[in-house]
Amino acid sequence: MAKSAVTIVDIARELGISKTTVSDALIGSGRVSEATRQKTLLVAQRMGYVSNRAARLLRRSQTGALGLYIPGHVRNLSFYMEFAFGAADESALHDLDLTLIGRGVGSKRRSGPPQVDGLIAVDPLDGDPVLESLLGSDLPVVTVGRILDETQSHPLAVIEIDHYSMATALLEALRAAGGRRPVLLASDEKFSSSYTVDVSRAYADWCSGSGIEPVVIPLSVTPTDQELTATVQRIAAQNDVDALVSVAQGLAGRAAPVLQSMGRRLGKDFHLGSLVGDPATELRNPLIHAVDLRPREFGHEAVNFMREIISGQASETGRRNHRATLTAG
Amino acid sequence: MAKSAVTIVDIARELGISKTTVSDALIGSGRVSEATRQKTLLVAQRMGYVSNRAARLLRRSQTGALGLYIPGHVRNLSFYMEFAFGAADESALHDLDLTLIGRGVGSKRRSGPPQVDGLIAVDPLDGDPVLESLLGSDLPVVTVGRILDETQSHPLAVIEIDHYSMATALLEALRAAGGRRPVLLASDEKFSSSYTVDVSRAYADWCSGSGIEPVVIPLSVTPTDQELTATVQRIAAQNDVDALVSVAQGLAGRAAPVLQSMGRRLGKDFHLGSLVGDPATELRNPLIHAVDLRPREFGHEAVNFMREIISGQASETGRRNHRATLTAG
DNA sequence: TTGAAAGCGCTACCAC
DNA sequence: GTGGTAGCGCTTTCAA
Repeated sequence: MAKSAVTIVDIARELGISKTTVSDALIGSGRVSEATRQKTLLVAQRMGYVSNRAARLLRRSQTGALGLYIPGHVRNLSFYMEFAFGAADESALHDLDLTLIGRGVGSKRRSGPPQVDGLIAVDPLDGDPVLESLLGSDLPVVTVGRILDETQSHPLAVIEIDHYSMATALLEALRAAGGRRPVLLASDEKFSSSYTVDVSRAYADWCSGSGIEPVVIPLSVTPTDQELTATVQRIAAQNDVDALVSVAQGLAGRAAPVLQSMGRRLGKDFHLGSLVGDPATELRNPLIHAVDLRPREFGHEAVNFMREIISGQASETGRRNHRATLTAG
Repeated sequence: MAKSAVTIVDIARELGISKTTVSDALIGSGRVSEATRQKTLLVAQRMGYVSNRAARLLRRSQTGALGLYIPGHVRNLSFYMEFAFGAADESALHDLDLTLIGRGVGSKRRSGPPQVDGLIAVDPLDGDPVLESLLGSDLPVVTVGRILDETQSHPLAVIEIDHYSMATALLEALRAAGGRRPVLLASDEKFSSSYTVDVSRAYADWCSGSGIEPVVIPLSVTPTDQELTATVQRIAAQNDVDALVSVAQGLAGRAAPVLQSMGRRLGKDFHLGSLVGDPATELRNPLIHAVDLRPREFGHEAVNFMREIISGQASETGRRNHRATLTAG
């Protein structure tokens, strides 16, 4: 608890100057002479001075924290975890705290919106009560992916990946490898975000552009092995199907052994694509074409976008893109 | 940006009383009459009052936030994600923020330890620089799992699962199902926590108590499919082996199709156990015996333990257990 | 049972 | 180029 008891007043006394000057020297406002500035910094360091965050924030009326909201249903997908810690790291780098917002926020006991300077909401889903309660505050918000609800009135900034292009590129890569008849393993209706909309559209457009009949198979984002196996077997049983593209993270990787046990040779007569490459099972598997969303960097960028919004450098309703990559496959 | 501009002064003016009284009423110090207290609470709520965290901190040297640290190498295991959000929910319930601590904390730019009232460190690993820097502050710390380093001098509270008993129970369950010769799929040395130590010991003891030769195969916690497949095939090729117990989350689930492709019939002539049941692939698979760590509830309990420590109800060096369960298998 | 006032450490706004 | 002073919103004495 013992905060470093040394304050700017102590430094001022030590140097025989005023605390105002010390403050200016420390901040680097350029008001003080370089000589006193250096002297002050030296003494500050020697005395082990650490700026009291609470006091600074109280003065500046900021909280020094960003809020991160991740919807519940998808939390065991590592993308979100990676994103979260990317965001935490970048926040820490800029002396911001990153506050995890659980579903408790919408509840009764909570005394109001979380104490943050801005909110980052990942994969915002229409009708999510926590999200709505968050949007009710007048904090700046960056959503990672778009909110689909047109009637949404809160000003929002959006950072997203061009999933349409990535999905198209993935389908092209699969075709180049020999996969001419890909089936889309889509998410079920419970998880309908701008991401799923974009990749579905990309798939539909690509199919129609290629004169191919689209086949979309819905599946839970976190299916049991039984569900997944049954679905994959059903798909692969169709003789003309020679490729499978998964919308949800990790399902291509889990489908691989199922297909192999059916005698399919991956990379030869059957091709797998993952639109959200799982780090361990898909991105590092040369037999799977996967999109690397670079979630950690994504987290960095979301935080920096928010920082720019807070500081007024970026618009509260700005749009920004994050670049994903395609593994060699 | 517009913080809820309403302060205790506003409330005081509204009610025609002093801000001291408002403060006392809100805090519930028992100094004011119940009548004014109720009135004050009502008005505060109506005006949308939210206590300013910075001001409170400046005055009381408390932050109203807890810090959560999760080491980097294991973050794509859903256990940690579930734990984190369990902690976030429980924190929110008690009007605390939960701050994610990234590796940025140990870095130079950061102006000191994170602004929290206490730290929860999950699976603390010896020699982790971030952890060390965290322990350097004199905040109360709850570790989830023990720190193995004996020389650690910082007073620590520990909450953990009795992994020894759970592992033993799992081995017994496998034996009851017919698995008499289990191999332990252990983590490699990079991930050596009290958890891995405990389950290794349980395995060794169980084997020696059963007159069975222990076989421990090290593997990365997040192996590629190739690594996992090769390892599992090598293990299963030994004719006397009829069971596999995985130390890392999800590996039993991923091993299942490998074994099936080798002709093993799960639950009949081969048995799988997971010491950290993965929600989607293992806990819901009746062919796999799995330990459910109940990570969400674990997060709740860690937070509540910390709350008790902060409030002085629990010792700073206390020990506490969290109950895990075994799936039917 | 309530109020007045001090002051946490800092930065912004004045003066000099 | 530097210093004095006010005050951010809150809790905590000390008085009434």
